[in-house]
Amino acid sequence: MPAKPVATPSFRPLYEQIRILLTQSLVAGEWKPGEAIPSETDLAERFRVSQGTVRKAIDELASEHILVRRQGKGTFVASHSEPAYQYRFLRVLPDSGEKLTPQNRFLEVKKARASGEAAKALGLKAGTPTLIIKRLMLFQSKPVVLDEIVLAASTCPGATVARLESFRGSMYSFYETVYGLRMIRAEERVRAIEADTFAAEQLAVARGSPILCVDRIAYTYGDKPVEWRRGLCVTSGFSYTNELS
Amino acid sequence: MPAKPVATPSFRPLYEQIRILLTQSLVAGEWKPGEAIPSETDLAERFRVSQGTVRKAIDELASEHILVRRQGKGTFVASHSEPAYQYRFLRVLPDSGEKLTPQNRFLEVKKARASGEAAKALGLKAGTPTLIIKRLMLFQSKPVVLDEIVLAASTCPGATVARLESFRGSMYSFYETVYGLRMIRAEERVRAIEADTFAAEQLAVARGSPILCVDRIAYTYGDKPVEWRRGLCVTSGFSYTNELS
DNA sequence: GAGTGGTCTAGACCACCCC
DNA sequence: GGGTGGTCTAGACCACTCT
Repeated sequence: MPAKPVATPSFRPLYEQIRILLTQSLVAGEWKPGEAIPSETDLAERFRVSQGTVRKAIDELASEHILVRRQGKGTFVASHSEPAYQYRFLRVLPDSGEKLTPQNRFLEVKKARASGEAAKALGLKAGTPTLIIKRLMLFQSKPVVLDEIVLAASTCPGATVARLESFRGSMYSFYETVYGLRMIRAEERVRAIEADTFAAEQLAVARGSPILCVDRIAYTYGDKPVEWRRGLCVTSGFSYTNELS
Repeated sequence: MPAKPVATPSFRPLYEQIRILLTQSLVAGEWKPGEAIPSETDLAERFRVSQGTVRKAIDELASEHILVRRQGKGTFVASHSEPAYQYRFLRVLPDSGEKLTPQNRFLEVKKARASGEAAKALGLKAGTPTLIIKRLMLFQSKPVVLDEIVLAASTCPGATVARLESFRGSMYSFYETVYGLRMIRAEERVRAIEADTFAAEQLAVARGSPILCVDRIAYTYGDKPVEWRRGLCVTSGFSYTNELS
């Protein structure tokens, strides 16, 4: 049965509409990270369109790493908890090219009132309760990145050093597993600065040494900013890597 | 007429084969940057496959920014010379968010024998003749990036300061226009370093100031490395920006 | 073998661009 | 109006995974 594009005010292709419906189901938690979504034929039937149209919608979501296709098995909700995607947003890597997985050491978790850059980036009113997490990331016991992570306190209630420390995996895996909050994309700005006393101490470099300052805003569904972080990063033996295309 | 996938030893989808054929035509210069390639129906006829299969092959090349689709007009070979793509690989941008186009000031163009990092990155034997270009990139007359660019001398014969200076546009636009050499993608590694005397002078900062060191390898068709460059970059008012997804 | 995603086709029609 | 890319369908068959 040929489904006509219904009520298209300024023309939205059908597959776009399907993509939006799928996204809504994801936001609503109908399918959770790691789970399979219904088969293409099932979805085609549900939305009363052809399988090819569902396919195109899924193609788009897969290209954004929101869904993952696995031939012969099904289509799954992407997850930061899967080993291959664990540190998908981490751009700081050893120059050697080795695939090392970093260790995390949490220094501090505290509450504070929103202010400054973080609040602005997250669209929070000044004074909103926030959570600030300070963390050291190590590769083979060498400290490489000193992170300050800021979120609205309401986003992640009950986070403590102990809980974070006992969790194995990335922050995004943590948010996902504990709060059902999935990060879709992020923006970064990198600058060169001098290490201050605290950073120098933590990163085991001389005070005043040149280090990278990596500011990041991470977004969940609907381009909603959720996490701001500033990473201070040593670049001897490590560098910030990027693919341009 | 249904075309069967011919002689597929370890199964290559038809559209992959078409993609390879299209790429070969691009490498051979059958269609030049900025030009239109034949219509989908023409190509379908030429390769004796359906239009949908050609379409999928073109989709892939378009997603890699090798081709550009324009509805109602045709499909075109992407070009670094087009305004929108002029500085596609430039990640250093003003914090203000303004869309400024940089000016180039060429300091030196010299010949040298391949050695060190550049030679290794480009896969050149030590001693191969190379060209080294030193350039300052300015935004609104403020010096921001000091580049050292290395290529095999055979790649770009006859390049001089005068010729580069008189050319309006990016290096990649230059290679493309003058030598028919199109850059497809690049890899970058960013580190924080202290400005040496020369860099400090050129970038108008104090000697020893923290600056970014951005190493890049740029590739043409077939992942062939063609250009190595090191950009030393001031990050006051500017930063290296990146999208993660 | 049953179920899933992946490929390919053929044909219809739509949106956009330019003459 | 004629050409181009863009959408959508319906159906056939292939490749992969698991049972």
